[in-house]
Amino acid sequence: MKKISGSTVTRLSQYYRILNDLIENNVETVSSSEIAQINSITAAQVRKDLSFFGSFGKRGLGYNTRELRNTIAGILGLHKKWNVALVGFGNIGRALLLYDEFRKQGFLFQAIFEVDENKIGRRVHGVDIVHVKEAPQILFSKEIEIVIIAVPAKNAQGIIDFFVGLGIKAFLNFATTSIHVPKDVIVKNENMSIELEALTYFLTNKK
Amino acid sequence: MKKISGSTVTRLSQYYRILNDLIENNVETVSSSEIAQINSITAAQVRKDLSFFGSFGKRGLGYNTRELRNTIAGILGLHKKWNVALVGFGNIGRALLLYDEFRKQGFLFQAIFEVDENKIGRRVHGVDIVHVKEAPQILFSKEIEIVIIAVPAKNAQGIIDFFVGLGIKAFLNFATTSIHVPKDVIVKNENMSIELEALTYFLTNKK
DNA sequence: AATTGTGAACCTCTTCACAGCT
DNA sequence: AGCTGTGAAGAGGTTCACAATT
Repeated sequence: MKKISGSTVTRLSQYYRILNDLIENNVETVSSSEIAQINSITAAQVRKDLSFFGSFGKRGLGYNTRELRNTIAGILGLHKKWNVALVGFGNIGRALLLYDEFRKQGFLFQAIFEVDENKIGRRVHGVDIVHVKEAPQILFSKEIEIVIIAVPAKNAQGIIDFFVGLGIKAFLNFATTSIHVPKDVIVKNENMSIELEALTYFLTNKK
Repeated sequence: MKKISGSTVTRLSQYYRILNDLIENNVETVSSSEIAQINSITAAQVRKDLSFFGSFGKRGLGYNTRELRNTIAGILGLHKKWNVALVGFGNIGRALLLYDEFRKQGFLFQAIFEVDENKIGRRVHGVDIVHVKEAPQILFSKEIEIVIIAVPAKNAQGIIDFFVGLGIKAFLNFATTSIHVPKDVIVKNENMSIELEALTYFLTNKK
């Protein structure tokens, strides 16, 4: 398959959400320019993004919302449930566990890993908090493919190395630090203070 | 000033963190290639990013860590404290209030806005939860310039419109929905499920 | 000898514009 | 007539490569 840019993948997620909204409102057909307008991008961008994967529209008519939604779900891998583990049950970890959007999109928290003995053994929202050293067995038995990192920055690289060693290929990282992984592993950084700093840059330099 | 890309601003934030680490470890000088290596980018990228703002290095020697850190702080506007308001005190809002990184970078939560009468009137970590309708006075008296949106997706556009009407120009938005604002307003989206979907795309389509 | 700062080359992503379908 | 799908053009971002400087 041709190399698809990260921006295209991000936009597919956005189209997917827009299509879900339209379907909920019983809209059956949508044009690239309507999707574009909702997203504040160009219609050509929408069509180009979709064209990497096939031809899903009807000329003169547009796209069937339900068909296109299902097609995008297939591309993004959202037609199945994904088993996820959380590492670190602090402020951020707790919020992520309770975050509705994840559940709604079919992400299932199957384990919470910690090292704090005060937290280990508790069961929160149906998920057991266990020691990180149990990861080898649990990742396997629960078929976990995605690990969310919500530990202090100084521990993040070590934790990720450990899980890479156990065969995990995909991480969502909330620690604000540079992470190095092998080429076949993907880390998506969720970097909240860096985004805030983009705002302070804007406020400081505007006009 | 020449137009600076968002990626450059993001990288400046990363350089800023790296420089802080180096300073903490008493490193006094650093080269573009050392910064680059930590960041997994090229040395030319580091130099080009900095060159948009001036010449801060010494040929043959590199950059003085403390000077460069302070220069970048100035560019990003991190030489001052920023007053921030949080809208929505649910899971995500609570986690953000407690998030250490924000405090460390000089972001001060000055108000929490809610509409839930059960939450209004409480004081959490030194910050009062008040009704959104009090925003006009509080934004002014507390000199708030940045608003963090942690409300349900369906309310996000309305809330943002309200705060734009009150003169706020910068938002960090945790609601997963398309937001439209005037050209002189910036919204940074912190979109956690979209990042997770980039992982499922990767896992689904790799190899 | 080492490393910066930068024009030019290169590459990638976005937009244009229109032929081709429905 | 209307809208898609896409090659080509355009814009923007990254890397190269080397003169300039310490």
